Amino acid sequence: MATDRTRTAILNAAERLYAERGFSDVTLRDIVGEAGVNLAAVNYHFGSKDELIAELYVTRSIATNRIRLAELKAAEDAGGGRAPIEAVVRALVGPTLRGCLGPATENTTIARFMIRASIESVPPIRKIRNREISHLRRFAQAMKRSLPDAADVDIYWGLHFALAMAHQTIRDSERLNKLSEGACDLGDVEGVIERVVTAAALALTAGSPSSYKAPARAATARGRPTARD
Amino acid sequence: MATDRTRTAILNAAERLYAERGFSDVTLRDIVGEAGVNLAAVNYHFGSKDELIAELYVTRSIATNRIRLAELKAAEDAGGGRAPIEAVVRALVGPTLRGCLGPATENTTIARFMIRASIESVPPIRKIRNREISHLRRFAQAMKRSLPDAADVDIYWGLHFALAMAHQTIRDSERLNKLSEGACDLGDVEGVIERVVTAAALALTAGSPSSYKAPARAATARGRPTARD
DNA sequence: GTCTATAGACTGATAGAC
DNA sequence: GTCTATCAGTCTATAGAC
Repeated sequence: MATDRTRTAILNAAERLYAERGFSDVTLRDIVGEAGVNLAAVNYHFGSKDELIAELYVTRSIATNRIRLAELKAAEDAGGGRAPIEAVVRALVGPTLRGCLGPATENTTIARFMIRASIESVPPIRKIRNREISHLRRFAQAMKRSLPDAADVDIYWGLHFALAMAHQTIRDSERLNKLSEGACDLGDVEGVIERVVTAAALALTAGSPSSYKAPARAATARGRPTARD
Repeated sequence: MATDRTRTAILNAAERLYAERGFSDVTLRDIVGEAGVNLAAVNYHFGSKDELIAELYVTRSIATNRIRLAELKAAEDAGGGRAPIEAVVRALVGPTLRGCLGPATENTTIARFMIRASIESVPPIRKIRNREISHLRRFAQAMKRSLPDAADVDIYWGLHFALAMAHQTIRDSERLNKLSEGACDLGDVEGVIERVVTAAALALTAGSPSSYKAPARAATARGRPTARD
């Protein structure tokens, strides 16, 4: 239908521009200019700029989470309900990294938009983002199944660090590229994923300061970080 | 002087508001309202909004880098020109984390502003940020001295991951807190620093791509074959 | 140096013809 | 559903009185 064509044209243009330049720097006029539709069409179809952003975020968030959980389930089923920690981390960061660092398909736009959304706290997204917590909690539980002896707090920190490395790699790939003068190959997506997975898995298995000998010359005393459960 | 009081009042108010809400969401009217000065004073003292941001960024950037390099030098001097990798990472991420996660002094504002600046690419900061590369390169070189056998590419990735974990911890401490239901104590600044340092040091020493195809488990080998490939 | 007042340009949103 | 035209509000920046 012609009605849907305008709607999806707006969504596509908005997602691409938002991914590139951020929410506050992209006006509705930029979007309708890119989509080749009329300015009033945005408010007719979505009501407001914020509702347009929210619709984009919800759609993409659900899709990404579905892929993550499918990968997680496949890994756990293959291991009889208990996947290697590397596989759990891979299911968490793989879909996002794969979407963002790959060839410039539409996928790169999607993941970049999601990163942008996680940074710029637009009101409509703030509310939705709380739902993301329960999604991440499922990965925390899977990690606990993978590492039954790990303390909860170490699991949470490991999950946090895994996402941190993945997101920063997407967000600031340019700096890494300049710093390494091209030595860090960001085009090798699977290689990047394995680097993040390896680093996060190391942090999860051996990275708790409680199970790590304190640095010889630690100037400040650490508090006791681990309270089992 | 009265002339300096207006100027610094603007700088303080601007830094605090920018740190809290980002550049594009804070107007000059917000700033002068907070500072208790007149709107025209901003343009009189700084010329434009962008130049105000740039002045803030340059000042804080220089100060942070100075602290980082002082810590690095102290660590390398103590080790005869070669510091443990943990000390190098600690000099890199410690000052920023310490400034951001500590008690709500003026320091938290400073570091939060810098994180904000590294995210939102305002034109004046984009140019200055390239200078940051050469600063980071000094840390890459120090890491190479600490780990002479490591490949350059692994050094760059490790440095990148260290900054990623530190920045994300500052930026998204709220999510980590909610996810862990308060188990992850972000008030224990030195504890957080050690977690980041430990995880980054592990990635730097054991996270090389040699473990890409055949993941070499660290001390905590759990005799479980990888379910992947 | 500090103020008032305002210019000039943009924004998101809407009313009403078709 | 799509368009034109326009509103009311916001912004940065500046001119000119004091």
